[in-house]
Amino acid sequence: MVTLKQLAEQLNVSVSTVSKALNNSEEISKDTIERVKELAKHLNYQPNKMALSLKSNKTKTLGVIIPNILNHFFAKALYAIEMEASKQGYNIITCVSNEMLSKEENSLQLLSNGSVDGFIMSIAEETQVKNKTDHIAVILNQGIPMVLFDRVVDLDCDKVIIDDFGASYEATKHLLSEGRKHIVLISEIEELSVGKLRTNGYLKALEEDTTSQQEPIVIHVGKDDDLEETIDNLFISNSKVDGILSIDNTSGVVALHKALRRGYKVPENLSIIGFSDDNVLAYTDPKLSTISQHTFDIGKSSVKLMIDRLQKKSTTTHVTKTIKTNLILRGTTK
Amino acid sequence: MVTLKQLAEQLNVSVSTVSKALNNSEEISKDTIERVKELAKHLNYQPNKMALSLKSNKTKTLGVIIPNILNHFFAKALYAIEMEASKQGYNIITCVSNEMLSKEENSLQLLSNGSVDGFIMSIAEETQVKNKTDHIAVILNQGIPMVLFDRVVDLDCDKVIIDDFGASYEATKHLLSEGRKHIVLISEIEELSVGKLRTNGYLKALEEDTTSQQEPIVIHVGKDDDLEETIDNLFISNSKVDGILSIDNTSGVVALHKALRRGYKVPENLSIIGFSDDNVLAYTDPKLSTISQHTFDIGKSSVKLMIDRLQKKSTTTHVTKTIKTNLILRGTTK
DNA sequence: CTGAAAGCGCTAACAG
DNA sequence: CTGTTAGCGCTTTCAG
Repeated sequence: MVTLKQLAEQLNVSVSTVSKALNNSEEISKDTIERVKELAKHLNYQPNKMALSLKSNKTKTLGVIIPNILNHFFAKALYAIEMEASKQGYNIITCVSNEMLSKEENSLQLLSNGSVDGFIMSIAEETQVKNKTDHIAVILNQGIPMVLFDRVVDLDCDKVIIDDFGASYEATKHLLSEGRKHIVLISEIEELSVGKLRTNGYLKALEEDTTSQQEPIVIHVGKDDDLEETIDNLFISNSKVDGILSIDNTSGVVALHKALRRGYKVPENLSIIGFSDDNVLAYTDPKLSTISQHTFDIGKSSVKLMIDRLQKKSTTTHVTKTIKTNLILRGTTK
Repeated sequence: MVTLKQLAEQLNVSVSTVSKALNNSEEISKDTIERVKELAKHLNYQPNKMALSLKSNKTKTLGVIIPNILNHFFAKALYAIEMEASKQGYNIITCVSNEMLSKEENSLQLLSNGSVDGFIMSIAEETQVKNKTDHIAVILNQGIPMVLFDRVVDLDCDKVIIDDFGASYEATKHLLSEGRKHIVLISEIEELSVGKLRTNGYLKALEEDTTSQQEPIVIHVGKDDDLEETIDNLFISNSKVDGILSIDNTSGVVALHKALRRGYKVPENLSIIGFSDDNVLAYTDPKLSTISQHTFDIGKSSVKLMIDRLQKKSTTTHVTKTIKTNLILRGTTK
């Protein structure tokens, strides 16, 4: 890398003159500015990032910590974050916690050494199950800003979430409006706060439904359970099921396949609604109806919140932004 | 952040003593080392990353540039890269080129200011179509190491690839061994070097097959084409098709759905082989047979190659590592 | 055993 | 208008 010093030597001026010239300082003569810039361009000079960061105490870099990059939701959120950050002149350092508290703690710890200006994070399942927040509080106490998205924690910081309760409440209402009498909820994420909220939305909708008077049926698929087997068992033990609300990313697809294989007519005799953004799930036939989370907006908003915070545009009080969801009716609902 | 200076002041010793103590220098007395370390731990001292980088001219950070993070292959590769890098004490800065040359140039340019020690990259489609390599050559000329994976370019640097030709050659051979007489190749990636190689493997296998004497049928799905429509048309215009080799990530799934919908018996009357790692495609029924790329190994090897290079373990000559592929027969082949 | 000083590349008072 | 100096946080000679 070519440095200011090298430019200065070649031009027979001082380093500070070169620096000022490149920054269009009023103090420097037009002529000198010209000469300096020309040589800088010619030698492809670029200010050393580390030196700038050390001096300014700003890295223009955000730390992003996500639980699982193979989950399409997080991949898309990461995509949105990268896009918006780069648009605003920020880089992102990505860490994957793999749903583990220890990795999350570690990443936070390692990046809080001046590597990043702030964190954008969605917390690991283990963290949520154990309800540990100390490692996050430590960061906050150091004055490093943090935006939590999707899976949040009860701490005072900026957050971006969706209305999980409302989303599945509405979806369940829709199934009820189709006249479904045996609506089952399938969840692989009952351990997560978002999972509980979504389940509650379903329960509430059924509870409020005075006409069908159906009992809620919640199928909770644990880490060690086989998803396909569990769903098969559902159809066996509960053949009258005529509505399925899947509140995670993937179980809706599996339920659809299993139902079709068992001869259910979808959506004539059975409606299925999945939860997630669309892409991956677009490859079913018929196309899965879903609750869209607008993942792209979630990521984008997280970055905006962070950068506002960094630029002190927003003042002291922390914000929780709720992104609207959408019930998208495609082929698996009437 | 707490600094060496602060520790030094509190302990009434010099900054250099503190620095040496923390680095277990022989020069410092056991006693002092003890005291220093204790306070350091107590105040949660962490060496400032930027200062270290500036001093050492090493960032312990890798720049990763991928074309599209929503493509499962790249998501998984990124996952593997992050995992291996973090294991080796490196962070990664991720940039998404979105298949655009300009974004790729930009990311390379921006990160080559001392932000990263090296690049791991898979080149954008546009870059490959236009066959532009100048921006990459510039980086290489600056002495910044680069590992290209999957989609590579004809430049002298380390590379990690798979045997694309061989993989689809073998897959086609398998279809032939099943006695398939009308094997079609579907490709969404004919613009890419890997796509061409895979197509050639298919062509070669058919050419060598003296018994069935079939004409190759290559369905090239372009950016503006509708995948589902194209596949539907295939079945209409070519109802005798009894074997499909999909050489991209997704078209195999769509082909399977469309075929089932049209009443083909899979795999009795029609075999389908997809290309990619498994995860996403596991959610079909029957399960799609695929050529597994061992994406995880690709990512991991890329990082290893990079770090070897950075640590000068490997000497001057550049390496091309080829990761083995695997034909995984599941439900869509006999 | 400890400290002073220099320097990584840069910016910004302050002097001239 | 240009240069000198100091300092961001750290490591590393070199003196003491």
